[in-house]
Order: sequence, then structure tokens, then C-alpha cells
Amino acid sequence: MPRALPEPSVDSFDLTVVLSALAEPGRRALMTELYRSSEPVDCAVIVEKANLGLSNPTISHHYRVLREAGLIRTVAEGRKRIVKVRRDDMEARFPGLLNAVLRA
Amino acid sequence: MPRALPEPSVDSFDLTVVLSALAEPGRRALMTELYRSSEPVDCAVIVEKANLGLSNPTISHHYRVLREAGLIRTVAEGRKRIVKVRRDDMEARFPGLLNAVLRA
DNA sequence: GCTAAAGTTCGATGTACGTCAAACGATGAG
DNA sequence: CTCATCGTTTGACGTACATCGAACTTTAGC
Repeated sequence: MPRALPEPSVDSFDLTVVLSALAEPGRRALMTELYRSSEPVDCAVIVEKANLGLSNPTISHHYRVLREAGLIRTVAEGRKRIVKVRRDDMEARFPGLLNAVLRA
Repeated sequence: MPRALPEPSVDSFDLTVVLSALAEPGRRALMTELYRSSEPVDCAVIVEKANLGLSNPTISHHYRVLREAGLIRTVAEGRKRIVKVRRDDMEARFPGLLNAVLRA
């Protein structure tokens, strides 16, 4: 049974938190990969593609930071985590930001 | 005799450095004020407008970080510092970024 | 039920960073 | 030449954060 992990509402998005999350190279690499597919993806696949040399705890930490910033939505399905970028929400609150940061 | 303080070339702009600089609320407040006038401005005026409750060393530190990130150009004129946003350079390297972050 | 697999949480560690007081230039005014 | 002014640099301090190993949680497969 899929359950969505807690995430902030669009109203409570904080630019400082968002920029801090995106400032970290590893997290930005994850976001860049995620940004390519607007469909939900297995987070492990993204980790594979991003090819960072980081441990599992660190990856988990980064995903949490991204989620708590409102940048991604994470759904737990079985043992896996399905992630996707909250494009519309981010666009509603900070128009053009994701595009500017993650290229396009 | 006005002398420009050292600053990075457009080629060497680093997105991590830029985002880290913009992530800090105080620095972003300075940038937001600076962004309103495309003309060079006395940095003390900006500090006044931004109305942060920070000491002079801290303000000086923040201006340095912004300058070394390539976000602003600082020119020393006498005892004063004249600052302006490097709009075109930033736009050339990270199109839409400043607008997205600093509103418009 | 076991056991392996996928992530998370906890604890510890080292580093980066925002902040200020004090001391230090550098410059304009008298 | 002083002296006050504007800003920077230095040193110190506390906090935040990226990172990992180890232990834990949850789930799929048998």
C-alpha cells in the first residue's frame, strides 16, 4: 500500500530552504536527473544515474532534505521509494526557478 | 581613483557558489535591494534599506561572498564602496536565475 | 517464521559558515 | 598633520551540516 511521506504545502515553501537544498552539488545532481523525467521514478535508479560516490545514509539524508524543502514528493511502495519533482508546486511559488537552476 | 575589487570571470562562475551565496537570507536581502536599481549604488545605502541588524564586519563579509560569487561588482571610491549587480554576466551564464530568485 | 533486501535513524566526527569585538588600513575634512 | 569616518581583516565562538558505520525497520520471497 503506497503511503506518501510528509511534505510541506506550497504555502509554506521557504526560498531559503529551497536554495539551500539546491546549493548542495550532490542534491542538485539528484534533482537534475529527476528533472528529466516528469514521471515518478524509483529513487535507486536516480541514484544510479547520478553516480555520486555516497553512502546509503547520506543519500537518504539528501532525499529527505529535498522532500522537506518541497522539491520532491516521495511515496513508499513496499521497500522502494518512488520520487518525482513537484514541478507545478514549485512553478506556482517560484516561477522559473527550477528551470534556471537545473538547466533545460 | 576608483579601483575595482577582484571578481571572477563569467567563465568561472560556479552554480554551487552562486546558490550558496543566494541561500543566505541576509545576502539575498542585500541582493534584492541592489536588484531594484541597475545603476551602481553606495553599498551603505543598500545596507540602510535592507535594514538587517548586522554588524559591519558581517556586512562586509556578505558583500565579499556576493562579489566572489560573481553576483556583484564592487568599486572602491575613496572610503566608500560602490556596488552593482552583474546582471548581464549572470544572465549569460545562468539565464533567468536572478529573476527567479529575486522576484521581479 | 526466516532471511535477504531497501531505506531510515542514530551517533559521532570533521568541516564550513554566520556572527561579532577588536585591531587595522585608507581616505576626506579641518 | 591630525582626526574622525568607512570599511576590511583577524581571531574566536557557536551552530549547522555533510558524511559514514552500525543498528534498526519494513517488506518481499521462500
